[in-house]
Amino acid sequence: MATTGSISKASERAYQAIRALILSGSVAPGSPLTEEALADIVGVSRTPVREALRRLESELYITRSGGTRLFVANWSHDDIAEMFTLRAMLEAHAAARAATRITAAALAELAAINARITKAVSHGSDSGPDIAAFLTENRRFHEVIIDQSGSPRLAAILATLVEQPVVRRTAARYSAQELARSAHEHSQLIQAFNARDAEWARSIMTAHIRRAFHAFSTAPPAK
Amino acid sequence: MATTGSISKASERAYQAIRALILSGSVAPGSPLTEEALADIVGVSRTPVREALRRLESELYITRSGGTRLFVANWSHDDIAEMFTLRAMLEAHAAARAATRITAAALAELAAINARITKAVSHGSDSGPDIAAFLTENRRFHEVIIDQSGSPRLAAILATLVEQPVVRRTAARYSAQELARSAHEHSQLIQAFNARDAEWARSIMTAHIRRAFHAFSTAPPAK
DNA sequence: ATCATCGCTATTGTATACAAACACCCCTCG
DNA sequence: CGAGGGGTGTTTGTATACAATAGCGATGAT
Repeated sequence: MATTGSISKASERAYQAIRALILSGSVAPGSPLTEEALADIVGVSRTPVREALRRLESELYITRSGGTRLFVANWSHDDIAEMFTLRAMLEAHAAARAATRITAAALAELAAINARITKAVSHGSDSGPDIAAFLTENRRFHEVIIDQSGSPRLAAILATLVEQPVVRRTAARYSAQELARSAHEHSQLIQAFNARDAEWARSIMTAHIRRAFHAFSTAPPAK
Repeated sequence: MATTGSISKASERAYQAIRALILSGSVAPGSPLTEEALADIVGVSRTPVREALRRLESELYITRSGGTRLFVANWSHDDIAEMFTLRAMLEAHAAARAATRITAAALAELAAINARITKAVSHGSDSGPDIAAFLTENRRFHEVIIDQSGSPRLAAILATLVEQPVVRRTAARYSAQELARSAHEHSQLIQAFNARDAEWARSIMTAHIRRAFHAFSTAPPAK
């Protein structure tokens, strides 16, 4: 899982660290950020911090006031709703593209992943669904589809739209039935891919993500 | 008082300059880029060049090979087709959102802009349509709509998708009739906004951009 | 008392120096 | 003759020093 290519690099560490600070709520929305303070926290110099900040700014995690001062962005419920809407639109498009391009190997991988998801969410003898496993495999499932869509641009846009903390909060709110339904929707996607039916795949993916949005909306605030 | 904008900033100049080099074809797709050479060309140090390159990389103008070396990305016709498809989807969404949010002032501005567009493309006594004016006003027209959609995230994504060189090439290929049809489509959009009809606006915008794509596709290669 | 103006300070923007990593090439050895 | 290994030079990554600038407060005038 080479999700983070260069984790040893200071600029990448800075990006991850600052992003984590914001998403965890450790720094309140609206509070000012200074490059030097962040550099101290992360333990690197201002140079990699600046690169991380530019990236976070382009992803709307932080905003500039007056052209210079940096502040933690304040994501409203409407902002998150818009992210879900865009994600639904774009990831459904990715699914439609993937339907006509997917390789046999990728199809097999999707099936294998979803088998693991099904296993993770079916309460066996133990204490209940394995949310951690669900999140890992679910993420991989969606990654494979985006990859198979063959559009690096789409992948780049979606990367800024799919926030794992949001996904986690959504999954944590899912009931066992809802988790199972997620797995079922995945299997329907696989059927659509098998049939090479782009519009079928698009519809399933749209529904899949919009349902996630509504589960998220009923979840309590993060903090 | 009057902010000079970020144009005077070295990092912004570097971004514009390098982007222009790539879009104009001055540096061939696939050719390697070194930070120092670019710094010399732009006339700034490597630091702002690096910031510009990070941004250009996130916008897929350049790619990294082996994690470090930089190359000019090679946009195929398929890549551009995909950009048009995504742009159509997202800008149509922007139009739909704008339909229910647009202010009276913005509506009036759209009407004024489109009046100027109509004037620019109607061949009066002079030598023909004023393409430069068309491009300026057309750009502004679309900017107002994206702005009125009230989604900074959508605006940020679209900014990376709407390439003025591509638009210019498209417009240069338009016949006088097609330019007039563009203005007519704009006026239909204004009608949809007046009616606060989101789906009408979405449809018009989709058609507007897809037609532009097909005009672009029949245009000769850039160089 | 309120407002404008001036100057200081905190913070960002840029350049440069240095360190590390990678690629390439040559040389040696099997 | 081919393959592997190290050396070398180029390129990127990071830190630090310095310059510029925006914000903020003090100070004084009206």
